[in-house]
Amino acid sequence: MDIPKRYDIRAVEEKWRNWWHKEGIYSFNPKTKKKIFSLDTPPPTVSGTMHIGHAMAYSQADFIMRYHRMKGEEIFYPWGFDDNGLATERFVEKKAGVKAEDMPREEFRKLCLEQTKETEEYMLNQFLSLGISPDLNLSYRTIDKRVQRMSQLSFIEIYEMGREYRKEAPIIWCPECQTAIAQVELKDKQFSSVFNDIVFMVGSKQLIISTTRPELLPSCVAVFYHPQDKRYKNLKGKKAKVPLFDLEVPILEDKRVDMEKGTGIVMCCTFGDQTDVEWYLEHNLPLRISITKDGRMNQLAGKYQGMKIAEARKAIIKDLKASNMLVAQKPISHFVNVHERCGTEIEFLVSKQWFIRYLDLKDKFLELGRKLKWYPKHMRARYDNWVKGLRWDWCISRQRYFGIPIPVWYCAKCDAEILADKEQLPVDPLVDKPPVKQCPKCGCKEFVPERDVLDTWATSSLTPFIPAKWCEDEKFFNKIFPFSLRSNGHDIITFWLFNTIVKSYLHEKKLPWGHAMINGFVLDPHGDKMSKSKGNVVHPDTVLERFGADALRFWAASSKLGEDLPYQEKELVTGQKFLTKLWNASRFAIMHLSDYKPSVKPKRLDPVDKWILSKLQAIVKQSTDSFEVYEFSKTKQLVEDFFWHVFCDNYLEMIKWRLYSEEENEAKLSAKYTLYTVLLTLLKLIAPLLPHVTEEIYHAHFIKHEKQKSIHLCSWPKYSKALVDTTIEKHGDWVVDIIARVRKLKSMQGLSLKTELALLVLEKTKQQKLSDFEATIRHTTRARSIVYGKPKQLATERFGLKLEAKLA
RNA sequence: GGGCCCGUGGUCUAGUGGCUAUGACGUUUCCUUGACGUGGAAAAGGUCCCCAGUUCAAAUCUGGGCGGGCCCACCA
Repeated sequence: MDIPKRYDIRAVEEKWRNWWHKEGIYSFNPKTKKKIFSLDTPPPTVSGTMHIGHAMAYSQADFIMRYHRMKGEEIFYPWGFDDNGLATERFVEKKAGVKAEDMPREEFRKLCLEQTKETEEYMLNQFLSLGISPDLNLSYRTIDKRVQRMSQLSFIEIYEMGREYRKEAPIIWCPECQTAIAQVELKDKQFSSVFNDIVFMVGSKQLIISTTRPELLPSCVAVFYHPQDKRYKNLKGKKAKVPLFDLEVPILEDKRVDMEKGTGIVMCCTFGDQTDVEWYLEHNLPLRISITKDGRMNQLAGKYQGMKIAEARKAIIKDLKASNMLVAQKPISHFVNVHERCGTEIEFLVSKQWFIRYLDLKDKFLELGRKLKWYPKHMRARYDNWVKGLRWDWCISRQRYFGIPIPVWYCAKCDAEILADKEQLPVDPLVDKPPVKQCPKCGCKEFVPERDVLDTWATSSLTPFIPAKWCEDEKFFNKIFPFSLRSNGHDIITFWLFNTIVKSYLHEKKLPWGHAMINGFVLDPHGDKMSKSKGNVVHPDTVLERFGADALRFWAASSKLGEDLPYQEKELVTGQKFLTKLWNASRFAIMHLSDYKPSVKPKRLDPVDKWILSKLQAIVKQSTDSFEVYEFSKTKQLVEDFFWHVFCDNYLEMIKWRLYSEEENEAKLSAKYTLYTVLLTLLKLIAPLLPHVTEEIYHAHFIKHEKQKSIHLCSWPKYSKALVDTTIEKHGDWVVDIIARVRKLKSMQGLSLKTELALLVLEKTKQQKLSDFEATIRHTTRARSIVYGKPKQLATERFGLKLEAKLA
């Protein structure tokens, strides 16, 4: 076959991507008897586009899957999208220019379904353009009817276990998104603010209290000082009068008070922060909520009612000043909890929410964390750290629109919870009827449907259940579950990975996977985090356009698993150069192999061929071992180095004289046999990382002689101890050294490498060991003759070899 | 404040006790060699963050410090 001189990256990559899916190269065979290797990857959130972090993480997981496919295992590699929840709503609102609360619920849900479908098609193409190898027949969306059913079923089962409860409880509330959010959805943001020293009256005495949130004065329920604070000891049991509002609150002790901060005395409001929540619960304080769900002041705030929080703060400060109750203001800069999706400062409210009770299972979760094999190992510490720090049960209800409905109705009279029948799922309580005609508790015939939807994590924590057909096909489920591997970023260990373990434990009493591989972040070239505000975001589409998928994967393979990877364009350039080199070396080989049949084996191998075959074994062994522990970067480095420096720079040069010889003799056959074997082995070793170029080369020649229709279905190279010969390796290395030093000599003199040598003098003592290599040395260095004696020039370097070269 | 990770030529990186510290990119010089000029050959370039200790021997182990990252806690 004619092989084109240039490798057309974009055309070739697209061709194979389509072919692989059309030919079912990635198809899972449910009837398989082979060992199944399965992967649970994060279904990307439908938020518009793939980002560079995705590109790295999904490539890295794909390396592993392709390796296992070549190992001969049956690959179960599903693909999913997470397309419900807040992130999706935000995306749709922005894209369509609407606000969910301004339109009928059904209409908004319909819009979301349409928009996500469209965006998913676009995003799927982006992901596939990385050359990843999922079986698209195993695709799912978290808003699918069958996933809704599964998620609701999970809800009902956990309810039946007695682990779900609905409770009026302080919850973390985002006034912008108007929903309860979880602890994990918070992040820190630095704000400049003001410490206001406000006067509270205790009898006729003034008590100065510092606060950044004077608008919460109407919510003040107590004042605290530290039990060891002598300044305030005398106030114990007394009452303080809150300025502007006609309130008297108790003065209490608590060791959580920081004596150094402000005046060492703090007001407790329901609720300003998490400590307030804890004090409210522990000291049995009254509840005085003055902020509404949309972030405005309510009737408790009196004349400030209706104002937004920021407005109320200003107005109250103004009034405090006017009445001389504000004695000082100090500007400060502090960190505040904000909702990670919108950056809005969160509030604490009390509202009825559904929870999964799991704080009692912390020890069990820690035990499961120890059972899971983590790659890299130290990532478990993050999980442990998180589990140990858990303080709230899992709030799974969200006051949103586009999500999976909570399958519950409430008795209009006694508020009894009526759960949907399992047979009736999926269900939407707003549309569907409850499974009973009257309340089993009070007989009332009216029901109120639950309006809330499930937290998206309550569903995406089921990702190993979804493609494994949990509660749909028991036989299939038992075949697939638990999965072999979960891959995800270190940033989501604490929720996605953790929540999945929670659900898996609750339903199945075991770990959802055997191994977890944890990938790092993509950073900008200086090692800083990428962010829109810094303007240092790199888009994978542009990278793919310019360098192609294999080059991008080459870059993604250069980071050790779990390590952050700076985006360096030069690494993409290096990748492209590697592809070109691979292409050209293969072209050269194929040119010489066109009439060669691998079934014809030479009777005797040339020592140079033995040398490279022996060295290749170490590469095979180490590459295999590295892939087994998810260290694809090691494999990449080994193969890259061997291919370039051992195979191209030296081996090909050393066998040219045999390949070009007119005579079809044993020596030439030995070269061809070895060239075929070594190149095919290297192609296979690098195929998981560079699937396109290796497939193209495989089809250009090797497919004629190999059985498989794709290189990705070929068997992974096996280490052969019989081929290892350390003596030959040592002698071959001498030869390489001799050639290198002759090259250096010529280079230093500014001569072409094809300049002939009149005479090459090698050490007499090495004569016997080098005799088999003599023809190779002579041809490769272009020496007219070799003699053995006592060389005077080019003294000993690395291998204790001495030589002398005389130019012609 | 707690936990974990990291600190190697200009840049990125390999290297968990032992030969002259690996490779890539960049820089300089030379070579149009029959796979490849998107190439080849060669050269220059390193206090292995700092200090102390263990050891015959430390980039590597221990302690302390400095700097960076991520997660958690705090955030009146």
